[in-house]
Amino acid sequence: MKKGQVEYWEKKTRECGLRLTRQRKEILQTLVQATGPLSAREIFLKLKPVSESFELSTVYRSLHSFMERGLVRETDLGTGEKKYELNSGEHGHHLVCVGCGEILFLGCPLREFEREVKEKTRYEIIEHRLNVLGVCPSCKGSE
Amino acid sequence: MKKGQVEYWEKKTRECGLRLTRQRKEILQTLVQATGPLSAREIFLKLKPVSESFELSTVYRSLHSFMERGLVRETDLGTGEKKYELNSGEHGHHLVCVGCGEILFLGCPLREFEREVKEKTRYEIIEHRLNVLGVCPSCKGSE
DNA sequence: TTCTTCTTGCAAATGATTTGCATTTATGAG
DNA sequence: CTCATAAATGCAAATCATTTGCAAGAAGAA
Repeated sequence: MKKGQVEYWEKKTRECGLRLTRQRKEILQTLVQATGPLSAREIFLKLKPVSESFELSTVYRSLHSFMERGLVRETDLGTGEKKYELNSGEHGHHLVCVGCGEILFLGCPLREFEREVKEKTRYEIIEHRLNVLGVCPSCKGSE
Repeated sequence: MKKGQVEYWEKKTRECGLRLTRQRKEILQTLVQATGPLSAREIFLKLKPVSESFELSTVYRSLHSFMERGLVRETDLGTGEKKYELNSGEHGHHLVCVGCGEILFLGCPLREFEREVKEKTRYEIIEHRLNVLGVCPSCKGSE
């Protein structure tokens, strides 16, 4: 079973000791289909039409449960809302178009830098957060 | 006149066409003395005792005016509140201790990376934001 | 000093996220 | 399969950072 399939994440959810509710299935489905990180509200808006009484707070709560277990990652791209994505395990960063909001995944260029920082500052490095802002070719064209 | 002196920033403020009010003087003073970026609330709490009727909204408004003119920089260190610092002109990043909140200034290791990203994605790169989280030696000791 | 315009104080609004609580539901034991 | 029970949800209200409207106050040019 692969990471591109909902079943994979549903199984993970169970394995983590989380209950697999209808709402959580739909949230996972939405995240699997997404082409980039989504905000809680974005997920909510996709699911609201599906099931009448669907609450934004449920989305937040589910996402937090997922994050606690490491199934989901949160990133703050400075767009006002935090964004969430399935945790592929692959560490990397995001390139965000300030025009249309398109998000590309970037690798990480900071291994060596982290080592240097650790050495110089004597800090124990926990993590780093990097986002790059730019204008995508199509937004550049239509200015 | 140097960047470590309030007078430098007061002059800048006037040159930008901003009025130099008592409140703005005190905000600049606070930022000059600070050893790292401060949140609006932190600035407010330092100034409240000085002048009775001092408003948090004034701090926010002043900071935004300063930012528009490039005198102040905003960074989101993921601590819940945005942090503000005088814009020294020197580009770099922050290393934040998750224990005590100490903030160290780091240089920037991303010139080359930006060039690569630009080339690969054809995005016009506007800026990047990098924060590193860690535990400082003293917090490490007292765990 | 006077006038105009920018700023402030104050209060209320906003927007994202969180929380309390009663109700519902997933899941494991029997 | 049925039941008990802890976990999750719906709903409403609270919270927290930040923003805004508006009348009153103060900077700075003339």
